[in-house]
Amino acid sequence: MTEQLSTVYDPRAIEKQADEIWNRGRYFHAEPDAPTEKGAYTIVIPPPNVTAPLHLGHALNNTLQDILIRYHRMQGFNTLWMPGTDHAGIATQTVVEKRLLAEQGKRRTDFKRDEFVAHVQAWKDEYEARIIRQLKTMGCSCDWPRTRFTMDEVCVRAVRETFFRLFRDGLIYRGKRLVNWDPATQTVLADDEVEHETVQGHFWYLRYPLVQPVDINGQTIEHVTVATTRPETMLGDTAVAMNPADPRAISLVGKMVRLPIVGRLIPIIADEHVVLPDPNSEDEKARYGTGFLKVTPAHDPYDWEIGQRHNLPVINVMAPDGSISERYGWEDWDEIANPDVENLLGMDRFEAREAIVEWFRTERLLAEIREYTHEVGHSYRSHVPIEPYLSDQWYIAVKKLNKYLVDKFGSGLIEGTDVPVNSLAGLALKPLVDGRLKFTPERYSKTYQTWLENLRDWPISRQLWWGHQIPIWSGSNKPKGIPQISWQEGSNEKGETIYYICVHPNCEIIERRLEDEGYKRDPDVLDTWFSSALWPFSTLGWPDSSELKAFYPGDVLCTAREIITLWVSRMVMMGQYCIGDIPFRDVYIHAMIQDGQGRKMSKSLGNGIDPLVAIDSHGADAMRFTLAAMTTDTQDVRMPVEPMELPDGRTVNTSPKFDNGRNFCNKLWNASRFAMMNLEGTDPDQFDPDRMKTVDHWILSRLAATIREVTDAIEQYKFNEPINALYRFFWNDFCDWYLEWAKPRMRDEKDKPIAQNILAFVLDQTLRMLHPFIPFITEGIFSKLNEIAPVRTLRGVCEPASTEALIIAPWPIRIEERINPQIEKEMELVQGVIRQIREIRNQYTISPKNQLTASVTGSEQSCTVLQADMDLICQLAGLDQCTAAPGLDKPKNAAAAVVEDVQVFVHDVIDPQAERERLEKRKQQIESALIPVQGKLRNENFVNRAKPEVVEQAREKFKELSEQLQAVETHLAELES
RNA sequence: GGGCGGUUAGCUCAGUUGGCUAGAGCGCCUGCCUUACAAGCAGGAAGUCACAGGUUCAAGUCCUGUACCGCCCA
Repeated sequence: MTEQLSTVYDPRAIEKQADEIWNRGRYFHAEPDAPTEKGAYTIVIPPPNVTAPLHLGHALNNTLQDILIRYHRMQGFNTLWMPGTDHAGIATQTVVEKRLLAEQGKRRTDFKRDEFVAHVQAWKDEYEARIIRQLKTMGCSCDWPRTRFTMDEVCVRAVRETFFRLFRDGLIYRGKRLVNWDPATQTVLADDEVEHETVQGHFWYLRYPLVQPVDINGQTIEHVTVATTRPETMLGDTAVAMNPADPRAISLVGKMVRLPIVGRLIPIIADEHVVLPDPNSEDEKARYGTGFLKVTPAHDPYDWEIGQRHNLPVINVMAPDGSISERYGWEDWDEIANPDVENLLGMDRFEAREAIVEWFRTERLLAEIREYTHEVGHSYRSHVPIEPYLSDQWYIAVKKLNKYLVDKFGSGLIEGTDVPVNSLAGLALKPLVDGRLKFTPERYSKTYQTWLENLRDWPISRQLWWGHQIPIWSGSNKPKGIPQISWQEGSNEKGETIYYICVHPNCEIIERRLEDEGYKRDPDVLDTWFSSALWPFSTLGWPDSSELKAFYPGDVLCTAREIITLWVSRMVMMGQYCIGDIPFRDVYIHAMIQDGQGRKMSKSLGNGIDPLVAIDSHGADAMRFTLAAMTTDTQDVRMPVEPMELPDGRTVNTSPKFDNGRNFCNKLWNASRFAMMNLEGTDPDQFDPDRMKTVDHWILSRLAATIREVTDAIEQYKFNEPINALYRFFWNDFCDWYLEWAKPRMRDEKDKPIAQNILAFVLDQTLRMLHPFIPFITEGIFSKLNEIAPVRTLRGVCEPASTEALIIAPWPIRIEERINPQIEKEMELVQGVIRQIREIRNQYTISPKNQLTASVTGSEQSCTVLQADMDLICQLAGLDQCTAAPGLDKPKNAAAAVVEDVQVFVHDVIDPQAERERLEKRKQQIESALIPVQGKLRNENFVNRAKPEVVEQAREKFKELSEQLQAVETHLAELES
């Protein structure tokens, strides 16, 4: 059967084979009551958006999760990886709207709401299927039958339950506020959905005429000049403010100005928010400012606050689409309507800006225009500038004290902050302060903490059709005798009393009754993050599932840093609020993948890599190997992107970095193939620990050290370290040396059983450690190994349990007692001698087929070691004969080399010229190594103050280098003579 | 404006609490189709650790400052 194995690793075949093994055994599935000594290990997937297929960042994210999951499964935990997807309200609605416009020329409003939602649902079905297929192809060992979607019936129940509780507890309220309004998608955005971008803009200096001129220091003032970056908002100005410390304030505060174009009379008020003008200031606001600030409470958050302080009218002059309109709260419209303003109605805000600036210019009221570079908030979805917009929204009160939380969480402020323990923000912050919640890398805990400390109330309504419709019904009648509801009193835009009623989940009859009585359901939907916040327990069936007991709290959340505030904090908040415990104890933040030039991968740049393409070009294991090997605790990793032609003719983006992974898999494949060619008939009963050779002790020592290193590293969320350790062990120790030395042993009937059993055991243990990183190929090899050498134990050394599949094989146990520094040091000397002989062979271009003769001399101890392992040296250095003994002379015509404390002579190969060059080079190396050591030892302070072992080390080094130098110089001198 | 990263070989990156001649992979050079592997084997060359100070017997590593690149927040 071994002959059937191809000489080159074929990912396709082996991926299929491993998949079959895993599906047959249902190994990904977790039962809540499964017997286990170690308990449960749970990860919930960060649900990918159904907006688009997964990209390479997802591949990294999910590879790391799968490594953790497979490792813990092998460690014997009852392991659950919960899969699913997120409906991604605004993003998905936007892409579907675009598609409908492109394909059918129709807008959202051309459909009925349920028709439109059906279109989004179809999109979701398509992309959810694609995403799940991508994850499966990558090898993610999720419990697939549990797959959830943030809008499926199970998640809906959790959303309704949570909303009801928050509403009942008074933590949800309706408020009129300035919100971050996206005029393109016409929805409100949370603060963290706003991206700040640097924009080249202007300051326009507008003159507002005083109703009556004012005399200041003998000068007659007829205008005040305000500076603004958004002239169009002047239509809604209701005051001009100046700093009370401004010397002109005494004469001007209390006077009125007539607002140009509009004609509205507005007061000059004093407010400390206004920055005093100072042309030499570092502060741009002072440098650019005139000392007069136009105040537009409906269109600027700072102006809103000034308006609140001075009871100014709030005049909204825009429609939700960002055009100028008199119909959305322009309260004095009837009084001031005039043709100049009417011309502006219906204009887009940027069009209106130009028209207004032009009006000021014509009227000679435009004092100046200056260039100004500043940060402007943009929608993270539509990328248009955010408009601060006055609107009624539902909010979650994040810093409000909650009496229901006192019993469980206590009260008072969290030390060093102004965040109450029994507020939602406090629920999220306290576990971090207490050390129950940990970030890796640790620095990200600061991001989390700062955000929570400065958190403002969370606006949760979104003016969308795709999402969880807000479960609130409103009407003007006070609800009477209706069960299963909670209600609040409020008022509408006209100031009439309105009752807001939230209905308990699973009470459709009551919902219908309310509608029959004339109550209207809120058309808006909830912010996507509301349902995502519940993900760690909504997926387990909360509020009424017994599975929570088994799998909540989970263990780790694995995600990217951009989402710490948006999502992580809210999951902790809601987990604490709904269940009373944090959803995970560790948060692992991994790097963001960029292209070779350090740019984000994106569709528009065309520099993205589709994981399925990487799998087509290099194989799933190769992709995973490379991704894990790149994962250190830095915040970005670069992945050069290059087009490549696949066998099927497609030219696609992939990365040459995946070659590393593929090459390793190929090496693993071939080494295993070779091993298995020699493992037929392996009999564990014939293993005798007393007949192990030096190389056996050595490889077991290296294996034991690798088990320790890999296990410790994974426990600390390190991914490149275990990969590197395994790479070094497998390639540089096992393949380069152990396998080579094993070849002749396989022809020795007595020695063969020892070598076979060690070979089988080491391969078995290595496959187990590699499995979390490269699951397909290791599973495939493991199943072949099971056929050829079903029992791979070393009686009296280590006897791991056999299993039908690698995915459930026990993780290698630590065999610390096999770690043998003495043997490792001896083998380093042996390898050093071999390398030196090979170098000489290379230098003299002696064919590998030519057998050479050599001799070695040096310390008694080293010669004993080398003489004992002389067959190893002869085999891999291509010698027919070699002796090691102290006091040997260098034969005539021999090339010489130094290794540690021995000299190696390769007989009858001398070429004086080449030999001189080689020895000169060596001499220089030794001398340059000697300089720092000599410098240290000559320094009294070093000898006196450094740790004794460090000084001792330096002395030994000095001795060895001096002796080497002397030897080399002697050989050089002999060449001259 | 506040905060957090980064700058080490041609490229992508490691480098633990300061302590052997600063490492790996890719690329490069030389020689090999050696019956596991040319996606391989053997060997080699290649670094002013961004810059300037400081602490220390000793700094890629700790401190201060500067420059450039990037991210987050306001």
